Amino acid sequence: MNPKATRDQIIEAADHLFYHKGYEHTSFSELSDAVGISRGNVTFHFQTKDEILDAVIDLRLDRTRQMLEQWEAGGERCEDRIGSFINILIMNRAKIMLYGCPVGTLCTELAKLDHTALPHASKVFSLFRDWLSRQFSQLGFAAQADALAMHLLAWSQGIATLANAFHDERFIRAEVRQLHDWLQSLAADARRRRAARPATRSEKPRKRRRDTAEKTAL
Amino acid sequence: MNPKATRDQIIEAADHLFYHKGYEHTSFSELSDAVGISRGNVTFHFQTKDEILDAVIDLRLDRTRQMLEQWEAGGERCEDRIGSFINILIMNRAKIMLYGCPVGTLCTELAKLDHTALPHASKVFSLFRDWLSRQFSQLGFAAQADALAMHLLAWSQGIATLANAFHDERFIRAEVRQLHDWLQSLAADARRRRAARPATRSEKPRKRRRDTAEKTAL
DNA sequence: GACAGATTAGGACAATCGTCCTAACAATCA
DNA sequence: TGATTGTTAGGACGATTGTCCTAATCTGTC
Repeated sequence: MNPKATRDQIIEAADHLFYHKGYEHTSFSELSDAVGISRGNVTFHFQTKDEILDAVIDLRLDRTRQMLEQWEAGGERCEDRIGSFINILIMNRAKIMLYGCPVGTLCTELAKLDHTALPHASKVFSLFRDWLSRQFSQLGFAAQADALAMHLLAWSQGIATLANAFHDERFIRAEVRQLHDWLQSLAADARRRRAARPATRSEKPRKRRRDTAEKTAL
Repeated sequence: MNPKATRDQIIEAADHLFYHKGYEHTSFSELSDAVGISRGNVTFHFQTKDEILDAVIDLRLDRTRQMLEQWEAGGERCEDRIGSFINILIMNRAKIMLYGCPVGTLCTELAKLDHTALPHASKVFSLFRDWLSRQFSQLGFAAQADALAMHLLAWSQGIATLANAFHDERFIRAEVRQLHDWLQSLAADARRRRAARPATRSEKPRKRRRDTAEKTAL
């Protein structure tokens, strides 16, 4: 068998198993069984379990980057691109109800294990965070872009956690509808702002007082 | 030693360890070490690990009920009572950053283990859900009370998950501020509604069109 | 004080864990 | 062909797991 293929198969199987059963609860035996190779073969490609974890996180980082690039290329308006992010809750709803969010649940587990790979795993969050932040910035909320990105991330995480605990699909759909409404009201506010004062960026903002757009945003 | 005391001490230690290290990653040895008794003594009080888990969940259910009763007695207005719920994010921020939310992380772990105790564990969520639902109902949002309760629960869960992944306290504070703002705007809307049409419950609602209060709410 | 039952300590148990080691196999190049 | 290197299989290992078992100790009652 192609050596590269074996290694990749191990990472692929680990990605699945870590998501479905958790990192610690996944053993070398299960891993080798899933791929259909011997236990010793796994330890040939990866000396320790931590190395597998690192490889899985790298795989997820790559795939996330690719997905974000596709969204970047696909959506015309940035509210549509943000909408793509929201829609993964619908697309992955079946798995979310069974296993939660792959990113969030892994970080949660690693935090409890006091594992050194937690910063590595949370980089997947950071990818979404930075990407979303850029979208909100382009939408016209540069000052609060990061806060909005984190807010949207947190909201999604909460939906995943509760949907997982209650196995409730209707809840996902209801919350996603709210997410889209929230996003649309943000976009509408941005348009209103652009129409009201076109290209006057040197204008001094009112001191310590939020304008309507910011109030809607946060 | 008082037998009841020993049993309670085990449950107490398990409550701590399950929260800090996770259910599966906590062993009988750690448990007995934490209490200062022998391993055999633990298995005398609890034959299996699952029994300890059940006892811990029951403890948490009891404590949650007590806390909710206190909030019920303490807060005059229902927006203040809901505010008490929001404030636990601030009060427990240090532990949340280290270990996440005790309820959410346990449910997440049990879901991955495909453990039969998941419904039992998610009852803690249900306690908050029903209690919050009642508060929102009293506030004047009877029709959307459960959705609002779930929304607030999810929001809090998301905050806990991200705060845990990033170890970010400023994020918690920022989101809690938004939560309070959201709650206050809800309460203000409720007051406005009450003032606008006092005691006209027989009035037909407009068909398929949300009024301002509902729009703010969801 | 003797007895009974509850409680405790600590070892035995098989199973499983992550990791290591060695021998067999496959592929490549001299 | 022979040698070398990379790959695979499978057992050995010490440690740890949850659970079980037994003997000692404590506590309260007659």
